[in-house]
Amino acid sequence: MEQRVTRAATELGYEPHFIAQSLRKGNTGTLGFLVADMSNPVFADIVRGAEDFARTKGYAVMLANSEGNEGLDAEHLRLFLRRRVDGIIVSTVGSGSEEVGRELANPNIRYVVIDRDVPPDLKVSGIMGDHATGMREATMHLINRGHRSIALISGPESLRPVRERARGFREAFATAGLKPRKDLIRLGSLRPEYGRDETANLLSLAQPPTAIVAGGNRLLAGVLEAIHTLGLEVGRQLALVSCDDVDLTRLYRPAISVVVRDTYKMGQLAADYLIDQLINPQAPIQNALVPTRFVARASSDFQWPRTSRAEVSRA
Amino acid sequence: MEQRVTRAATELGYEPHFIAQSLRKGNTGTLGFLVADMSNPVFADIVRGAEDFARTKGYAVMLANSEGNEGLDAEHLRLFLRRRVDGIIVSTVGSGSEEVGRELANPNIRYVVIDRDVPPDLKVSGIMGDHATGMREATMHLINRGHRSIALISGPESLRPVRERARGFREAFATAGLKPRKDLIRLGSLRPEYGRDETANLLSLAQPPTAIVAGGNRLLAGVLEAIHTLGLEVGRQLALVSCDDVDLTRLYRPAISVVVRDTYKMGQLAADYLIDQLINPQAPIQNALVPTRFVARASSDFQWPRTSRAEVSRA
DNA sequence: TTGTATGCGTTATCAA
DNA sequence: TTGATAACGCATACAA
Repeated sequence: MEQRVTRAATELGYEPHFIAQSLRKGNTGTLGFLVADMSNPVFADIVRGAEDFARTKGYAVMLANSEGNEGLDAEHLRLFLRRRVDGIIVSTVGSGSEEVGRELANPNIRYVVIDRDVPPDLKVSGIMGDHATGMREATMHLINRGHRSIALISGPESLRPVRERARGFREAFATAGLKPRKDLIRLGSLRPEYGRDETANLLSLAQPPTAIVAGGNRLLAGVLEAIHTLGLEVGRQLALVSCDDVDLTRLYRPAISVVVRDTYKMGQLAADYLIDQLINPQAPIQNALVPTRFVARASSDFQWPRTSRAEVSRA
Repeated sequence: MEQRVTRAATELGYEPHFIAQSLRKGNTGTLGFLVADMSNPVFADIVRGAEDFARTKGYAVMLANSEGNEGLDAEHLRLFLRRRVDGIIVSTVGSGSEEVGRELANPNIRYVVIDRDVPPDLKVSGIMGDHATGMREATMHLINRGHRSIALISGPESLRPVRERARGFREAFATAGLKPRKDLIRLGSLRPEYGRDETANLLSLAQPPTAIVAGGNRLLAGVLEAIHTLGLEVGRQLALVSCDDVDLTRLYRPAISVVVRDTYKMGQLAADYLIDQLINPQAPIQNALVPTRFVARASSDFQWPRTSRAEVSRA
């Protein structure tokens, strides 16, 4: 007798009303993704991974892009709450304002945080990049190639990825029994303009660096801009390393060495952990440390100082 | 007396239940964005524009990424319908399958289509790029610089942007009283691999092109890859023009000439038109033609054939 | 102005 | 197994 109902339903093309279901069941099958900066291909990739995974589990993803404007983060979180998303993936612009921090303590909703510090008492899962390892490899590589004056340009140390990168950088020097030149470490901002200005500044020092590490993929654009303006050639007068592999790093000539990580997978993991929590609320929170790896390319893979002029010919 | 209620509401921190409102009002305040390929920075920008605008109007944006897989388009549309989004911004992978075409005729929901053909009888707004104009300028520029053997690599002509680009390309030749070499026009796919293979093929012709136009920003990666493999130098042995300005085109050396358009604005317009229709259902549909413009850079901005060797020095 | 009842489409509960 | 009923939270229509 229930068969008759089911058959009639399919024949009439009945589809349950998703909103009515949501109201009754108390969940919306929707995740919010608070993204710091969509125009950054790295974030676009993370979003892609999260959306792909969420969709396979029947969840949809709503987006709110803070466009690098830290003040918008908290506002967007509230917006998601109003819309009753089941959980939120958080990739804040800054290190997380007080307001955002308070919200993460909200027990009514589950959060997964990407590459940001979370007070350990909060029941919040995290997807963290192991930036230190890749950066240590990169710095080792530069030291092994003969560099001693290596510059590091990155964002404020309050940001976890920056702090980890700086740690890897310093550890590599320590391992080699060397000390990095403190005047070459510039930790101020991840914006391209900062990369440009600090590069110009560094290269006009009396003792300029022989290698530059851009600790952030957006910074690279500024670093390259400054190098071009000064008429220098990467891979010849200067070694260069960046973070995260994008078209630019692969196709620039000389190709640019990078510390890579699987960003798509980070997005997948974020959605995975979040949905786990939603399906089973008393499941323990999870923390992933996503590996990074250094990929040497022509922008840095040569001995310093350049020995013969012949070797330089193809620049 | 209503003041007492309002005051109590604010004091108790009352917030209306969005889902209950949706059920009652019959709309969700949500737009679906069917995006062909999120890893393409151009689409990421369009999404960003749409989301930004939608948010200012109180709408949220749900994402479904087809990842270049045409079959997923229709499936994702159905998914949006199930979730009762109020309207959908459609940027399909291919020229639009039959299934998608049928769905666009669905009068229960409003659509805005980005850069795809729409049967004129459908009540569907469109945001179209004026690719022909920019491509005409680009081709003129190459002809004026002395090129006669100009290759065009792009996707299938069933795609509106491709067809428009090919039209602009041919019109430039016609205007100059010339004929393009048909064997240099390769309209097959927008994927990087196609760009790579066709570039390799073109450059091994007995009469290779002296300039290549990449009609699609993803193609450029493949084109550059092939050029590098062959050991050629852009801006020296070969002129190069691409479509859509990205980090790579700006920062590659020599900088790469491009046909640009305001992608962020296209996203904004899409959301704008869509929300217009939602607010006022009998408003007429709108069509935007977003201008494109050619930006000459060092990859193509030189006289052909190269006259003196001196001029070449800075490559 | 103020109050009260009904329905949006589900789903869960309880009774038959 | 089957059927009837209430409730999710809001908004609207109508009565007082």
